[in-house]
Amino acid sequence: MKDVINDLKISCSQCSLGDICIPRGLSKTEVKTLSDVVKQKTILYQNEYIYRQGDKFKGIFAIQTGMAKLVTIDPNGDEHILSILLPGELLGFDGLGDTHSCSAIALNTINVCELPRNRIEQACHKVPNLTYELFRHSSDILNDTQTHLVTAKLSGEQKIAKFMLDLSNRLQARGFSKSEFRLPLTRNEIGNHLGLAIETVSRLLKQLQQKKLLDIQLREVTILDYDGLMQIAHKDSNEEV
Amino acid sequence: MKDVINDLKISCSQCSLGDICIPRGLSKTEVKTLSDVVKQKTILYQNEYIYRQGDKFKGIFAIQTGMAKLVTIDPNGDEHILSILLPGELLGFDGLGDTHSCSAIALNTINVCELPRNRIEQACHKVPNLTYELFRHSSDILNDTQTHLVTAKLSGEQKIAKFMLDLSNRLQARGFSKSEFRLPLTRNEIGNHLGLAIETVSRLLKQLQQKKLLDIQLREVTILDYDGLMQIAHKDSNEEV
DNA sequence: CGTATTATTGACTCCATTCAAAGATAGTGG
DNA sequence: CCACTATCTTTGAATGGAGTCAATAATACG
Repeated sequence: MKDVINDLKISCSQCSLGDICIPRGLSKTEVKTLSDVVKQKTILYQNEYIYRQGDKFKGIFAIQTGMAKLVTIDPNGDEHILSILLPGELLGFDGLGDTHSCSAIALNTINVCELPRNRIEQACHKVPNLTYELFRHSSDILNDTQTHLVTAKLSGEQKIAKFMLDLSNRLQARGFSKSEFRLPLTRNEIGNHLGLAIETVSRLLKQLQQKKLLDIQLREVTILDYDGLMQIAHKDSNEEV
Repeated sequence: MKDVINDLKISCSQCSLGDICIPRGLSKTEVKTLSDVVKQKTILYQNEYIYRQGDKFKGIFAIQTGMAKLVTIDPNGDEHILSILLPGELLGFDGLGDTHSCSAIALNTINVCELPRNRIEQACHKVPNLTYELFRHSSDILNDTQTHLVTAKLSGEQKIAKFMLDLSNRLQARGFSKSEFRLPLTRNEIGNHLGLAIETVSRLLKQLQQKKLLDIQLREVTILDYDGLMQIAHKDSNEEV
């Protein structure tokens, strides 16, 4: 039975996330070489850790199915959700310094692929372009984090609108519906991620719903008006309507 | 004359920032090899650009003397100061994806060293550890950005206190006084960086001054009470005094 | 010396938080 | 299958921190 499961595992070559995930930018031959080094598909259930803050660098991971969150605990002991990870997205770069500066936690049942620490050098040697691609991914993550930093200055309504549009876009890029999806987070987690109180999140969602920009029943989101949401997300506070 | 100036340029081997800058983690031999590849000391004056948002990736730079800021312009056309760079700090990783996602601008007269794009591969080949060290630097920068994200949720007073302590610590690590330094930013820039209105910055600085935690005359800062500042920076808003 | 930039201060407003309570949902065991 | 509980969400009212507007003051610069 175990063999059957192993056989069912999808190698990088067969994976549909090729143009997003680690294989991005690599030739077919290179991806095949990569497949032998990448540890395929570890299954993890909700609230299980991919790695923990303080762990020695474990390696670079990729979400294959499901979603995860990156969480850091500050010196006060407060948790902060730094990012949400969708299929094809890489994580682990926070640990390259030596130890992981945040924890990666499954938001639902997920499959993760792993490029373990002790095989990275070997992999980069066998696939020279991989080094460059890893730098690119690392740079992309840095840029996303900087974008989040800019978002942190916006009004609550803008934060929520941007968050929803961002999720929608990223889901679409992965072949999911861009207009209907299930939020992987509680109101509390959304608030934590965006720097808002849970009550504010609830009120703002209601407000967007009343404006007919989106519909949300518990965690089921339907985007109704992209232009409307983008207008809110990008409206300059100094600019009159 | 030009030769004299060239001779005065400090190679990585001689530079005092060795344990902070690119040479960090490399052996003496490796640093020597590196010196031949790194372009030494370009001088730039206040408000001059090291690279611009939108530029094709130019390379990895290091501040040798002076300070710089990383600035991005959002879709609304608003500027955001993402970080302040001190001597020995690296920049340019935001461009590894392909084009630079932000601009790097001199805050005063600076000297920058450059590892140009087209020499990085060669350098990493000659000095294999360099690849790993660049990943580490990239990871450090990511972690700093994530820390800034956490800071963005704090109160104004906490932001200012953290900002001052952070500057103080980083200056000390580079051999400068940790208690007295000249702010490289206007109140406006501080506010922009921390997500506060200029008036709020002014008021909060006055407040910290009245509490005798620091003294500030225009741009000249004297830290008076580290413990006091740390207490403010780390005080949990849910925790009673 | 005069102008432009930068910084301070006060008064007022408003967005988001906090506190408090009730309502809805999902999961558990009898 | 229903009752029970824990968790999550919504809603209201009151408060407060930071923003905005407006004016003055201080500093730097040519």
